[in-house]
Order: sequence, then structure tokens, then C-alpha cells
Amino acid sequence: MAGKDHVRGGKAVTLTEVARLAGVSVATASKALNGRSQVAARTRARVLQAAEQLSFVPNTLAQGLLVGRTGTVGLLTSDLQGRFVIPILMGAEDAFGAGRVNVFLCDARGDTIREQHQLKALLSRRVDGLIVVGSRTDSRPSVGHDLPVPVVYVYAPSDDPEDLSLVPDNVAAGRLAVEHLISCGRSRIAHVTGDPSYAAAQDRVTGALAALDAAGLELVGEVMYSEWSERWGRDATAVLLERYPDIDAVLCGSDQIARGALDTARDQGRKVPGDIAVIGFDNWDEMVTNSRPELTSIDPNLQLLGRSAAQRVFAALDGEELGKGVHTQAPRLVIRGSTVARQ
Amino acid sequence: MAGKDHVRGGKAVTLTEVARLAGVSVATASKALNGRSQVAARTRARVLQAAEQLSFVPNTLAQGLLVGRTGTVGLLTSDLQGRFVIPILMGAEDAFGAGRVNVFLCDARGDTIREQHQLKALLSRRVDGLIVVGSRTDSRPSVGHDLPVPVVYVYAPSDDPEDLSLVPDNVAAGRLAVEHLISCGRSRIAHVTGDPSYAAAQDRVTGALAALDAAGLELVGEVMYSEWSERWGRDATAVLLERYPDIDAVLCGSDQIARGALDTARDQGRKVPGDIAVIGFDNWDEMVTNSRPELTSIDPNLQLLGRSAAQRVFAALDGEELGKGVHTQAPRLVIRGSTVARQ
DNA sequence: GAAAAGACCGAAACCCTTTTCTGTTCGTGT
DNA sequence: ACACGAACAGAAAAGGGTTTCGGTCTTTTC
Repeated sequence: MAGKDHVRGGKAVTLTEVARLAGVSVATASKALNGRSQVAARTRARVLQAAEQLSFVPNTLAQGLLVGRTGTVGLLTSDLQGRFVIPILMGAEDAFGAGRVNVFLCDARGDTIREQHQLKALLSRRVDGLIVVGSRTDSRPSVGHDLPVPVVYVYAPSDDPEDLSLVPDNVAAGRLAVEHLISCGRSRIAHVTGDPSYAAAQDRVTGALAALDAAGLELVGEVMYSEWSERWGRDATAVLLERYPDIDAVLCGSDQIARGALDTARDQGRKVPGDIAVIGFDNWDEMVTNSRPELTSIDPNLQLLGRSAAQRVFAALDGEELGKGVHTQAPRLVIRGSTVARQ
Repeated sequence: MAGKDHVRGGKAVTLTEVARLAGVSVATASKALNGRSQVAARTRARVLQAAEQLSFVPNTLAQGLLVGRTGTVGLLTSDLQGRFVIPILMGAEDAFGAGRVNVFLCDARGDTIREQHQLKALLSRRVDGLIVVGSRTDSRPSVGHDLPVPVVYVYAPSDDPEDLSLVPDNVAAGRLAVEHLISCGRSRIAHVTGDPSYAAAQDRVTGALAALDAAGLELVGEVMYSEWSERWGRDATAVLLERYPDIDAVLCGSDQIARGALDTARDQGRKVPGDIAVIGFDNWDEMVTNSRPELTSIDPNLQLLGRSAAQRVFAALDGEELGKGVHTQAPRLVIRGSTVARQ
């Protein structure tokens, strides 16, 4: 039966079978396939051909048993739904390289018990490292710092200062946003943001106020907190425009809120960016490119964050000290039509 | 050093160590931990306590080596970026249950060579099954039907009819959408959709035309194809309203296009749903809930699709026939304010 | 009190691959 | 022609766990 040669009753081909076909011992077959020197060219060719013919794929598990490394990393997330996890995941997957290291993905659905389960499962699979990704930047309970593998926390930092956490720098993000608005000649800036229980909201406020202060400016009105939705962005902006008709910029806590702000400005006949500049956070592609005008935003560089996490795990595997504490990733300003008129 | 008891030089605890601590052989320790009957209650207790004390976690790899099953499944996607993959992934992960089966996630970035790499890596990790997820519903090349593990294609069907593929039923989706519009009393329906090279676009058109035909109606104007963006939705709707001022419904090929349509309708003072009903596809949460009014949409039930895929793989592992051909998942209508006025 | 039965524990094989070490064969130098 | 070294092939152990089978010890029964 052609094309089925390498399937033996649904089971994978083993090195023993390759060796038998090539007429050598498993030891020799192994050496031939791994390019070790103690095998004659002719023999090696025979083995390679046999392996090809059976389409042999070595069992990484058995290899890992010897070496003590599995070439796998666990990625434990609390919320796949959230769109912040995906770029981090991609960055990590990218850094691990195609095929070299594989990623076990686990979604705990925000459930602690489930997380414990998943953690145990990952350890039983002997992952070489662990990346724990949260859905918000507030600190989360440590999974324990006495695990047999290096652990890196991403986005949501661990509450244990002994752990290593990589998070976006939201204070810098807030500062960067305000500095950009100021550099665009704005001085009467209001701030609409989301749920005040989010550290991300607070940090951005902190950064924004610092930047305003450094420029000798003050925020127009109070910070307006509520939820991370377009609706709130629309409603809050309507209130703002009525209460402070002379504002020339709205700093929005997320791209969604910013889109809402753009809609209200448009409804009320305010030109963006002519009369009012609008800026958001996250640089969420679908939001920023589909609005009218396109939205200037602060990109948290999440993919880089994921990549760094993977690299840290790698380094730890090579014996390097993992490090500890909370490290921040600098944000990036992406300028679009909502703050600078397109020529 | 308390809390570090179970870490021996960074290496995981092995059954041998547990056995030694409990003063029994590895064989007995294994039987005790696995609830086999040939071990005295007292001995079992001693072993369990030792395992607890060292926080022993059995090495699933070593187990898998014996049994021939690893309890892992590979999920090979061509595009993580795309938002269709995530719900499928969640559905699958869900069905596999917390900790029972773990998922290897691989993103091939739409690159065939990379995909081959990943495939080989997954096979070398001895995954028990494979789920291949595409980013569009057009058929894709088979990864080969002579692999040693069951393979299920999701979203993008395999071009090999011998393979098993699970896809959303876009024809039914198109029909469902039009039937809903008709049931809302609409009869002058236009259709704006995305890239005509997408099977999803064509299928929805097919379904929509069939439903119109069944009701003795005709589409207003030609189907308007271009790209899957809000901008196109806005522009196309503007053209539509000028050319056919009397239309009472716009069937949009995606939620993004629908949002664009809503924006234009709003700009031109047309009431939704009073003057014009708008309906989209995908039921993309952020799109449908943030628009004004909220958007009626056809949900492709992707999470169910992922769940089905996982269940099929499960069944195949239990010796059941995998089946073949393209199977479709029925869509679901989600009614919101863009077709039916909220009371 | 002895034999049979049963309960319990441990030695060893097995899964698949790598690696070390030993053994064989061949070629070369003297 | 002999000894020696090089080159190559294979046996065996290791890695962590499960399972079978055989052996020991206790208990039961006549």
C-alpha cells in the first residue's frame, strides 16, 4: 500500500525499525542520523535512506528523557479572550523559533483552581520553563517561587518581589501621550479613562499628570473614570464638551474610549484634529485604523514583551540567573490623523 | 531551607526518590500512587505521604513512552493574528479539559515551509492528534492523509476529500441573514461585502440570493465587493444610498463593513432600524456592542467548531473512525438594535 | 502443626533514544 | 610478517515510570 509505508498500525516509526531496515544496530543508526563521526559514509547513507523511506521522525520525548530537557515551554494565561494575550503569545512563539521549542498553551479562564490544575499538568509534562500571562497589569498571586523551572510573569506582575515580571510601562505611556499632545500645541487637555480599579488606568494618569506638571500645565477638570467602552468614551466626551467647551485635546485611556470620543466630537461638529486632538492607548489595529480620522495611539509593544519573556526563559535554561523584580517595557508613540492633520 | 524541599538541584523529583523516602521499591511506589490493589493500606499511606512531602509530580513523558500516548494535541494555525482562530482555540482547549490533554500551539505565519517544520516538530513530540486551523474558509493543501495521528481541519477545509474538515456554514449564514431581514418586513435589500476571492464572501452571497429567491425577491443592485473594512462599508453605503435611495436594508459581509454602513446611515440622517436595517456577519463582540445602534449579526459558532474538532480527535483516539469530508457548523442569529428597534 | 491460600513487596523487563565503552576489522609502518 | 593504531560497528546502560511475574511472609484451614 503505497504512501502508507511509514505507518505501522497507526503507531509511529521507531529507530529500531530504521536500524533493522538498514541492517545495522540502533546505536549505529542513531549515530548516523545525528551526524556523529564514528560511522562509515556508506553505512550512514544506508541509514539515512532507510529513515527517509520509513519517514522516520525521532521521538523527542525519549530524547528529552536522556537530556533532561524537553524543549517545551508552558504558557499559562488567565484569559485568552482578552486581546492583550495574543501579541504576547506571538512574540514568545516567535522568539522560540519554528520547531526548536514548542509552546504548551493553557487558559485558566481566570480560575485559580483551574490554574493549579494546569500548572501541575505542565510540570508533569516537564516543561523547561513557564510564562505566566495575565489579562490586566494589576499584580497577581505568585505561582510559587520554588518550582523546578524558571518562571517569567508577563503583563500581570507577580505579587512576590522575588519573581521576575515583565510589564508594559504605563506611566511612561501616559507621559508620552501628554508630551505628544503638548508638542502638538495643545494645552487644555482632559482625560477620560476606564475602570479605576485597573492599575493600567492609574499608571497612565500618573504619567500624564507628571508630564503636564513638567510643562507647567494642569488637567482640565477631574479624571473621568468609568469603563473601557466606546459608549463611555462618547458619553464622557459629551459631558466634557459641554462643561469645558474650550478644551483642545482629549487623552483617552484606551483606543475604544478614544473612538467614542471621536464619534461625539464628530456628532457635535468639532473638527479633529483641528479643534480637538484625540489620543488613545493600546494601538489596537482594528480600532485605530477604522476610525475617522485614524487614531494616534500609544503602542505598549506587547510582542516585544513576549519576545523578551521567551529570551529570559532561554537564558535561564542556559544557566544564567533569571533575575527578579518588575521590569518595564517602553511604549511607542504611533502618530495618526487624530492629533496631526494629514497633508 | 524550607519550601525548597522538592527541588533537587533544580531538577524535578523522581519516583525513585519518593520510593527511597518511603522505604519501598519504585514498583511499590508506582502501584501505591496509581491506586493499584496489590499494596497494603499502611504502605500506600507512607508512599503518599512521601510523595506529598517531596511534592512529587509524575513524569508524563516517561508514562507516555510506555503507553504510546502523550495526552497532547497539536494545534497548527496559519495565522494567530486573525480573530477567528482564538474562539476555535478556546473551544478546543475547553473540550480537552483542564489538565487532561494539553495543547501545543504552533503558528506557521501562513508560511508553508514553516508549517512543515512545525508539523515535523509536533510529530516528533508524539502528539496524539492534530487540529489544523486556517484563517479563511477557502480550502487549503492537505498536510497529508498518511500521518500516524488523526488530523482534523477547522475553518479552512483540506483540499483532500479524504480528510475531515469542519467549517462554518456560510451559505446557511447568508440565508439566515436574509430571512431575518425579510421577517422584519424588509424587501429592498442591498449587499455590501468584502474581498470576492474569499469563499466566505461567495458562500454568503449564495445563501442570501437563495433566500431572496425563495421569497420571490431580488437583490437591489449588484453585490458590492471590495475589502473587509469599515471604510469600504462607509463608502459603499454612501454609493448605495445615492443610487438606490429607497433601499430598506443593507446586508453586510462582515461586522466591520456593517459598522461602516451604520456610520454612513447616521451621517446621512437615515434612521436605523427605522429607515434602514443593517446586519453583519461574525458577531464580533467589540464591533457589535459598540456601534450605534448595536448590531444584529450572524454568529458562526466558532467555539462550538473548536469543541467539535477536539471531540472528533478524542473519538479517533478511542478507536472510532475519524470520518471524512467537509462538515458544516450551523450559524446562529443574534438580534440587536440594528434590525429590530429596542423597546 | 503442617500445608495451602492469600496478601504484599520487589526484581526485572519494557518504552525509545543517546552515549560510552568494548570489540572487531582493516590498513599501515617497520 | 607482525604489531600497532585507526576506523567503525555493536552491546549495554541510562533516563523515569509501569507492569508482569516470582518470591516472601502472614494467615487460614484441616
